[in-house]
Amino acid sequence: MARQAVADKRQRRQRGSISVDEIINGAFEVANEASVDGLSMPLLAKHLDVGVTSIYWYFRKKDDLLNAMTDRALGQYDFATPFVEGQDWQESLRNHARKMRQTFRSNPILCDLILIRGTFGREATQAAFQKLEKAVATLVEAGLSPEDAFDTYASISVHTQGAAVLERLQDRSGGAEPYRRSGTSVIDPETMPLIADLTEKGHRIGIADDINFEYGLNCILEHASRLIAARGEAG
Amino acid sequence: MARQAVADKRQRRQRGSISVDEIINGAFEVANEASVDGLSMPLLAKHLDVGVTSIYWYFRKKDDLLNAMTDRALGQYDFATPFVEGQDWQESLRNHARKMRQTFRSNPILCDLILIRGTFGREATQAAFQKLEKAVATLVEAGLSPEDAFDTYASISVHTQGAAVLERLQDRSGGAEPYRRSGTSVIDPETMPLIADLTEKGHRIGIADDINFEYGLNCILEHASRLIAARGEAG
DNA sequence: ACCTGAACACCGTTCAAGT
DNA sequence: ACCTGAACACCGTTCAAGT
Repeated sequence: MARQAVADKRQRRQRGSISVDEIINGAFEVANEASVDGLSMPLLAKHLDVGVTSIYWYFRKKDDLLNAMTDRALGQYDFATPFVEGQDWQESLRNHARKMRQTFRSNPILCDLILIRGTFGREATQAAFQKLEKAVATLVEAGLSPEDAFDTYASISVHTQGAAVLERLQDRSGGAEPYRRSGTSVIDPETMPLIADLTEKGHRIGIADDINFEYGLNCILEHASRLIAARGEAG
Repeated sequence: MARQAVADKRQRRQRGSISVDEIINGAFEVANEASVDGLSMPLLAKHLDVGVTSIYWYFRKKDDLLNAMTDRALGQYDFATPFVEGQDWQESLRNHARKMRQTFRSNPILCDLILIRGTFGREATQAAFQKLEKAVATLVEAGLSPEDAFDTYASISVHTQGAAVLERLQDRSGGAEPYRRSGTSVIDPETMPLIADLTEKGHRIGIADDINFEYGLNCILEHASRLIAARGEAG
């Protein structure tokens, strides 16, 4: 009697029927459905209709696969966020920062791979340097010293990344579990008159949101424009 | 013949010999050695000299245990970072922000539990509200409107948290693997004259460090002081 | 009421094969 | 050269006990 139980076993794949690109593509597909954390080798293998161990011929460790994904993600990110010069340096920088944030927001996987998993150890992309050079040039032309220009761009960059990361982490855990303390949260108007009023108006504490992002961005840009003004007076 | 193989088996613990506090203490000890990610139930059980499943009597899920740890971490954090009023509101806020950052830096577990794992879903602590109230009061007294005072403090809070998280994520992956591209990192002085010069002087791009933290903090405080000045003129 | 091992379904990774 | 299942050591969690 033939065993039907074996019927659903996958057929053996041909030699060369798996490619690095195919694996990475599949990995992004799985990550899109299950998030980067949910991406596992068995899950990916099932998605690709491949033996789990076959993946290990192309990527010796899962970490190698994630590195390859991160490289591709960085490419996407760089492509999506060029630095566009304009007549108004403030608006150029502002739009640039907004675009960066928006890219991370609309694509959490980029955020997880690039920011949270951390490209920090490795060198910055060539594309990142080009953006930096362009932005610094714009600021220098506007009247900043190269050093101040660099610090300004670095500050915008970190501000944007920080906002993106915090927001992503909020989403991650916020979606999972509301978890409210019973009553403890109530603000006593007697002892805390100021914030009792403000929180009723909808203000939120310690939350990275649009308002907060724009506010910080404004502060940085304003600081830069003051530096320019001060230089103009001195020169 | 008695079996010696069984000799190293743990003795059964007495009833009531395990307590919630003991478990949480042990969990922090393990986390201190192996990081929060490295904290596993079997590892914790071994550390406590307890059967793995015993822990599940006190915490139905690992997540519950992590929540308990986070609560304690929040207590520590709140205790370590009170808002101290002073005659100079700028220095008060600056010191407050520095203290918050320093607390996270010197205690990565706090960072992992509070910021990265995310207390975001739940309500803010009572202590957090008290700090907020005090800070807002200080700023209002300095001449800000309650709304501006709130935005300023929120901005400082998010700036500090963002800096702490990014720095922590840097450390996490940076320590694991240096990973440098061969040559690709070199900046061509021909096409990128500005940053070629600056990076040689030790500037670093996209890195959350002391300089960047202080710079952003300055921008926020400067913005606040301008708001105060503008109000003073108008009033 | 509290503590426990066996057992299950998952995971990353290695090894010794198969073709 | 490429694909594979069996196997190992880990993990979180459940269950049916033991005391």
